[in-house]
Amino acid sequence: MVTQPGKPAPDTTRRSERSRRAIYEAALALVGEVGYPKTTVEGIAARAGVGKQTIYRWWGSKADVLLEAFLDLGEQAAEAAGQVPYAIPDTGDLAADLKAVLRATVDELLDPRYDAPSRALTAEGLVNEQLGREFVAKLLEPNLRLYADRLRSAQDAGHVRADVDPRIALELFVSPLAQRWLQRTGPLSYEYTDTLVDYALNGLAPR
Amino acid sequence: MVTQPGKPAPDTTRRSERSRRAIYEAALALVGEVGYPKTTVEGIAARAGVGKQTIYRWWGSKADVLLEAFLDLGEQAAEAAGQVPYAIPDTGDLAADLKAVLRATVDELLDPRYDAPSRALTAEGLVNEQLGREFVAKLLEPNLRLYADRLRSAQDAGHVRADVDPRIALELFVSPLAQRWLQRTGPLSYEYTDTLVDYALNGLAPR
Amino acid sequence: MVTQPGKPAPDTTRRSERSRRAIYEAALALVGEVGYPKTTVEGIAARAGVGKQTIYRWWGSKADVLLEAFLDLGEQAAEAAGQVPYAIPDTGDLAADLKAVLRATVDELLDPRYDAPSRALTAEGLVNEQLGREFVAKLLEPNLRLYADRLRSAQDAGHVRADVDPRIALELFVSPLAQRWLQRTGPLSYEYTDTLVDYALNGLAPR
Amino acid sequence: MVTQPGKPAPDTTRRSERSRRAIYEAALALVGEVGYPKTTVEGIAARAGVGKQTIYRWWGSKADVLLEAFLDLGEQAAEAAGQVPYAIPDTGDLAADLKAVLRATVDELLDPRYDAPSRALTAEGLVNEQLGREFVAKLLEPNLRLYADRLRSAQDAGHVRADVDPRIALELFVSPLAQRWLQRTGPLSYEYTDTLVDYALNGLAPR
DNA sequence: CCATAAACGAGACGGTACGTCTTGTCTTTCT
DNA sequence: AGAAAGACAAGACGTACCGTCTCGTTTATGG
Repeated sequence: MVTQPGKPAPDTTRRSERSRRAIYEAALALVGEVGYPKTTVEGIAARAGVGKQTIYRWWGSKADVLLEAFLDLGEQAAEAAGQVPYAIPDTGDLAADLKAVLRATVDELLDPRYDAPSRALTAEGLVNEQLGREFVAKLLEPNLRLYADRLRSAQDAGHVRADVDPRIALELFVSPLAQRWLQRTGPLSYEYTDTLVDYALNGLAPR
Repeated sequence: MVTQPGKPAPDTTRRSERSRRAIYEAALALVGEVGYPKTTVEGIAARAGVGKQTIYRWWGSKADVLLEAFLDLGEQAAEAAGQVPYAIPDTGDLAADLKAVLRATVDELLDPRYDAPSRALTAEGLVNEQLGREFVAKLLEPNLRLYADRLRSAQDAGHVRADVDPRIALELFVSPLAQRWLQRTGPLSYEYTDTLVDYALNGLAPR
Repeated sequence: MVTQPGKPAPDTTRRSERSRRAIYEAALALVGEVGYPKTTVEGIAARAGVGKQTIYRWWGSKADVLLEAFLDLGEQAAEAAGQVPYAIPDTGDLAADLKAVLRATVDELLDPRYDAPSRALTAEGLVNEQLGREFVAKLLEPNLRLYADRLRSAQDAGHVRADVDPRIALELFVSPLAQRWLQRTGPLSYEYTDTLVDYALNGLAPR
Repeated sequence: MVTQPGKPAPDTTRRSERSRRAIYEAALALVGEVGYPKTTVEGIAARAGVGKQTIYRWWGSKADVLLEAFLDLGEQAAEAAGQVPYAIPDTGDLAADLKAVLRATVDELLDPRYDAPSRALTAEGLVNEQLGREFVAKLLEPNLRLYADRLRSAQDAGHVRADVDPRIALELFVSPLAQRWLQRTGPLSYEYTDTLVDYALNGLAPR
């Protein structure tokens, strides 16, 4: 985050926590109710009982607001579950561990509470490079790292070929799921993600 | 496309071909020059030397215009290359064939002429279900079918396990490339796509 | 009125008469009801059932709108009274004629229908030179000319000294009335205006 | 001035003299530089190096501030000239005395240091009755009283008809000058004010 | 001589209005 | 009847100020 030259940089210590929370809730609620394109800064301000300037003072656009709101939602959910330092379980059975995590991901993607905002943020990020990079860095990347870590651990145990790049390998099951979800190219199911893991680990060619 | 009840349905036979072409070109040019969000119906009309009503008469939104413009662009490119009934080459070497096609895809994705509009349409489609389905059906689906066909042919030749579902299998290399491109999660290169094909065909687990 | 360079100059022939009338009425009503400072462009638009842009397309500010609305009001009143080419009556008795006109003026100044907008326009004109000059040229000046004409006619009849400048002379009774009205420095009454005429014609010094 | 019930009434003895002076200067400077409408409370506070609340604590509006600032300016000028208990000179020649005073008034009205703020206050007073009355009572009225006094003295000396009301008589030359200045209906000059005095004293009718 | 309470600077806040921009509809005129 | 042109009602944009409300920080007695 870089300080802009023209703006006098508001005083963070005097910021209204109450307003911030209200804005987060309003933004998430509106995106869920009327969709991202019909969600307006004006609407968020009105619903949060806040002046528009309070939004523009702290964020640059409705996309920025939604990104922070969604990050906050994730943090709160994680805190509630007491799993802040998170990692993919390592039972020694790579396939089982991955299937379990992907099944949980399917559940999340089907939850409208997460679907609407993250779909909106992904869409915005495709077209707005700055926001896209922030979205990837703050939301996507930390998640992908978990998969890479698990794969490296599997390599150490000899369950994955040593010459495989974990950062590419993880895409074999993560990206298909993401694309199906985002572009609705097929149904999301446990069976589907299980299959992805099997194909990815064992390959398509006959053994 | 379904005829709306309230609208008197304009007479297609009297439609101005010249206007349609000008609108396509203006839409693609603007998306490339100023980006999708700053591309407006008004801007397209002005640039095409066309009345706004002419756009609203034939399309429902700027996304619709862009979708048709982009489809038209693809058709024109295909016609120019004389490859209208297209299929993935089948040399008998599945890995080589897939790598070649994916390399060509990388070239296309890096071409700003294609990048800007298809990125914009994808983004719009994530959030606008109706357009998303149309985008998938008219642009994505036909392409994916080519991969499925090639995989089925490989199955017949015994190069791919018979129990593999080609519709899922193709996602192992297509989706990662799509996600890297759309979300900028990593660089696009021939080396990368070659690796994807190798991983997908041979699997991650040691043989 | 000079055409601005940056603005594309809207097409007057396609202008909506209905909107113009509605805007005039809304502007005059609001100034009368809530006062000039609380009259807003947005309020005028809402009351007139008109988009804000329709106001900004044809006028530069709320003062411009009110000036035209008030001019229109005057024209309509004049037309209704069938006195379009107006002049101060000339019965041969200068004092009587002036007193009659000033009494009518008093009535008008006490009519809230005229008081609110003309007071507002005068105030705006004091501080905004461009509007002030327009206000004077279109509203004040034509009226003052009538007094000058009547005084010149009186000079011809020998009822006013020949060396008197009518343009200055008329100020002796017009300006005091205007100032009393605008600045509330004293009550407006027929007696007062009669006195003004007497003093002005006969002078303060003993004869 | 009546104490408002809801407000805790700040302690005048602890008031910052330095801030008050800075506010006066900032207000007058801004009105002169950018005009009254573009002068804002925020701008005054910023220029004076003062918190906004310090202004709202002691004044009710920017008009109030400007009124006091202008009164203070007048007092300071008067003190500097050592003429605090002021009166119009009485040389025995009424016409000469009035002409001298009006010539001095012309000089003042043409001084931008006075023109901008008093024009602004007059304008505000036209539309804001409360401020208008204060403006008249504190600035205009004391001045008019001086003319009335001089006229009464002239009546005693037999230079003005005994049946003339001085409060009305003075308007014959004061109001025209005020109106020419405020509404720019004609040029201000010594010749003009001399003429006004002559006309007012001797009348327009032939003797 | 310090305690304390008010005024102070700073500026965030909930609001309102600004003047601009774009949307999608409607109307006029030309072809 | 379609098309170019563009006015229109609607409403969101991002900015500027309003007047109120905290925040520490002077500052100025008065106990």
